[in-house]
Amino acid sequence: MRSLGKRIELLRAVAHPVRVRILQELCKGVKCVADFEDFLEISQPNVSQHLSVLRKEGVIDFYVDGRLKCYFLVDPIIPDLLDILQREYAEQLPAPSCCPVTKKGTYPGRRHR
Amino acid sequence: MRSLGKRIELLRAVAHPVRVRILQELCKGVKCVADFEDFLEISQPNVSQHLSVLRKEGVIDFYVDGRLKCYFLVDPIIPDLLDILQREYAEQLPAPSCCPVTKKGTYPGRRHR
DNA sequence: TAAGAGTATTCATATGTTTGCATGTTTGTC
DNA sequence: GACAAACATGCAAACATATGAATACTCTTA
Repeated sequence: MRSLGKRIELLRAVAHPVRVRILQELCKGVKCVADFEDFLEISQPNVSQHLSVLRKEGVIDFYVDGRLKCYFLVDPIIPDLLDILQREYAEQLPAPSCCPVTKKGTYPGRRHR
Repeated sequence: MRSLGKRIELLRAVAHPVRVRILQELCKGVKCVADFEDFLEISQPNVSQHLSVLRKEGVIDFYVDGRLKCYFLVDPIIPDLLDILQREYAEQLPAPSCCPVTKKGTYPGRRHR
């Protein structure tokens, strides 16, 4: 499997609004470049550049049919990642227990600030 | 809940090796700044800067005890995210079904390239 | 109140990212 | 073979991020 370092690089590649949109669409099925141009309001070269970023990271790959390139998902982490991005979460985690301990000492659970 | 855009910003904040390490430690419990210095091989100001990035994104918060600041996790998405980063995955997703369709046309399932 | 521990901020610099624009490549059609 | 469609690449400008170094802040203790 990928190392943690590689996974973090993948995270950086995904963490862009346009690329998340691209991946959301690819979760539904195969798409060619012109298909992306329809719903992303950016230029064709820009679409290509974002696809290139995802390709280099091994997130997506493509078939060739004539002059079309048909992109599809390759990395199985992507559906899980997109799922998390859209999942409902509680506002906050429960506060830490009343007397947390670190190397430097023991602390009251109260919020001072 | 957070908007998708905010979630993507959060993703960018998390997608750094040092900050992932910080969050992994915070999953185990409360830590003060000097605790991080011990296992991250970077300077104290640099630790503070990374903590600052996570704070501004609402990922973490802190208690104050005297001159110590005791950091803890706030955003419930973090444990799930870290879990995914370390989960085992198959090498690749199954190839797309034999005749995918896009707006521009229908394609053979064969790989040309 | 002076000193020191623990942490944050500011600044300068180096490096990386994003985008638009122009151009290049490949494939299919006439 | 000329031309057009579909897509990629190269380059430069604008902008963002990462890091080290210096400094400032805040709280505690003597």
